[in-house]
Amino acid sequence: MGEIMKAKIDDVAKLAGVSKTTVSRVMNKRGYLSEKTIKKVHDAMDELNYQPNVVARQLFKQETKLVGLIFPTVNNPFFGQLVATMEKKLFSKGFKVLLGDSMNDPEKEKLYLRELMAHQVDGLIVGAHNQGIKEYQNANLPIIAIDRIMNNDIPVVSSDNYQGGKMATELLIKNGAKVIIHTNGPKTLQTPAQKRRQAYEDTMIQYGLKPITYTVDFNVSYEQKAKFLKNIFKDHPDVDGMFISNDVDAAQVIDIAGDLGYKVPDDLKIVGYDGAETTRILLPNLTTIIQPIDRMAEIAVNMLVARISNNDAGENKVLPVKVWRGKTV
Amino acid sequence: MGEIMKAKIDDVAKLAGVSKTTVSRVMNKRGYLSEKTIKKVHDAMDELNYQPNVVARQLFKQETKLVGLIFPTVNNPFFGQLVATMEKKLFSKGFKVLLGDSMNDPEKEKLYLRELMAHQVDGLIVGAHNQGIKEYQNANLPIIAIDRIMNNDIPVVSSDNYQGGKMATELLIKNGAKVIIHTNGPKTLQTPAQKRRQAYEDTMIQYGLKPITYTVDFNVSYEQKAKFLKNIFKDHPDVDGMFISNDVDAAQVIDIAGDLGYKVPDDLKIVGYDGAETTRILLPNLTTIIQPIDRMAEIAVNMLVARISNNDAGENKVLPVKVWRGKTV
DNA sequence: TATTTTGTGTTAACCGGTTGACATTTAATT
DNA sequence: AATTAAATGTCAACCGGTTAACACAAAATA
Repeated sequence: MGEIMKAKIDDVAKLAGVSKTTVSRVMNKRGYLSEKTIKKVHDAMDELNYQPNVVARQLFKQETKLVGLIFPTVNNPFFGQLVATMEKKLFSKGFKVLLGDSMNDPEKEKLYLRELMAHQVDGLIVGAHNQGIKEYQNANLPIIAIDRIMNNDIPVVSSDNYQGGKMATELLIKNGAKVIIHTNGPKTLQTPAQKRRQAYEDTMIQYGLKPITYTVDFNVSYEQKAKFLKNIFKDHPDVDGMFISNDVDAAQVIDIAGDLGYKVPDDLKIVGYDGAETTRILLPNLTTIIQPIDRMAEIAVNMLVARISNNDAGENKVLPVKVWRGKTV
Repeated sequence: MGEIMKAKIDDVAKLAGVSKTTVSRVMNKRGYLSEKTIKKVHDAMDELNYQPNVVARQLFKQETKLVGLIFPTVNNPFFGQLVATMEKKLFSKGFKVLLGDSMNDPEKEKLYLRELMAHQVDGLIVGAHNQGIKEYQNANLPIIAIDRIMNNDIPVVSSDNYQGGKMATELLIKNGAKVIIHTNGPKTLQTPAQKRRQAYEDTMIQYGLKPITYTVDFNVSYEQKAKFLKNIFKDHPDVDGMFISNDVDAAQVIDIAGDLGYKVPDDLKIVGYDGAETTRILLPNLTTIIQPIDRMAEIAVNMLVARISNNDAGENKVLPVKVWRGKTV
């Protein structure tokens, strides 16, 4: 019933009949070691079920092999896939993940940043949506941003949002839509996703159509969002095309449009954005712009790891997107 | 250009004109302290942008305020929501999350368990699907399982899978389905989800119908799964009801059934399982059994935190489910 | 005035590994 | 036989906080 004390390096040394230093040498593969000694030590470690206390090592080595991920929430197909892929890749490179879901709350994000730094993470990958957190500036820590502009020191990985916005808009126009509405996140968040808005507006004007953009808050309840989206139809009953800036919203729009009697795609054509795996399985009919989520994740991890090991800055990366031809256009 | 050294407790002490001990006392609110001293110390901390090195504290205190979450993957609406909710709750209780996506690979799960223990996590919440990892036994660590039977020492939080299975099956039967097929995960994984299969088979027999259960591997590609699911229709072209053990698979089945010419729900009625938020937004028409994911997450966290602070064992918890009346039945 | 409470300092041990310096023995090479 | 390389040990400092023990002064209370 008594607490089983975890074995320490001294216990291993004693059982193996060697010194603490030798055990450490075996673990870290340093200096001269005979096969015999290595075996003795490993046997002792097995027998004691020894796990070195990583915390002690972290303190001395001044590195934790931890990476913090700060994202709005993994409860979203896009971020879920992004985080899952990064986690997998980081694990294969020997890093563990400290997860921080900021829920788009700037205070929480700031707190996370501080606390993850206090936990001595070796690096950070950030994809939260908030702006103007000055702590990132003096964070003196390798950071990579995904789909988010932070400051000049921090490399950004994103997909080609302008191209994506253009493709979506042209798809609608070429299929005969005339009254095309676009939804996007708050303009104040100067994320690369805002380029979709720019592309939409440019393309509309280029084709002699009038751009109509609505700003949707990311962080509202399902019901509030439904109310907001319904109002779009009230304002523009003649709408025949919509470019919605993320697939989850697009799904909600399809649902609302159906309730209001629109036939998709006959009366109304809809294009979403993101194209996460799960979305494509759950809603294969949704025409959308696919971001290369896995590639973005891999590149962000590679850049971060490079930044951690050497000091090599790394450039911003913009990846191509493609169209998923569903049945909503 | 020179490396800015992070401030340490000694630097704060020097700047505030107090001793290291006093700074520590301020941080930990121990012993007698005057307002004046507290202010001096805080000012110094602010000026130096001081963040205590959590690793040093962890080593001494023998607690890390870290909790490990081992789940198949956050890239799935059910686990994504579960992890997001737990993370939020844990954060509010002062814990950070170390994320481990095991991808249903027993080796990876074992590795994670070992490494998270080496990282000195204060506790673990496990919802991976693999069985027979003996390391959990001698893990001498507070652990809570979600929807997964591990061993008698480890409390399990789950929803009422038997009730859910019964509700789903009866829903199909009462709406006139006769040839009802059920899919479930491998029988060898002795998870509580297996009770859905039991409930399905019991209910079918009770109504004088023949149960037909297919075992679907969780961990195969989209294409492999499609092939497998198509074969079900080949084996039973007269199928008019399906109880699919998770919503993502159900979505795929709907898609395939549509391609094969079945009209849902007229020719074929389908009930899914899980009812995660995202699924319900993306696919509101899917009739499904809703697990109280957020409650499960909260209860698991509460139980874990209780286990960490005192030694209070905690009972298994089974939560009620409910039906989401979509349009696929 | 005597006593207790409050506020702060100094010192050193401790958490559990890692590492450099140096010594010693054994094995391999010249 | 002499020299060099390989294998291991001992010792102590170090990472950056936390804390117990003890000392002492100032403020509050009896």
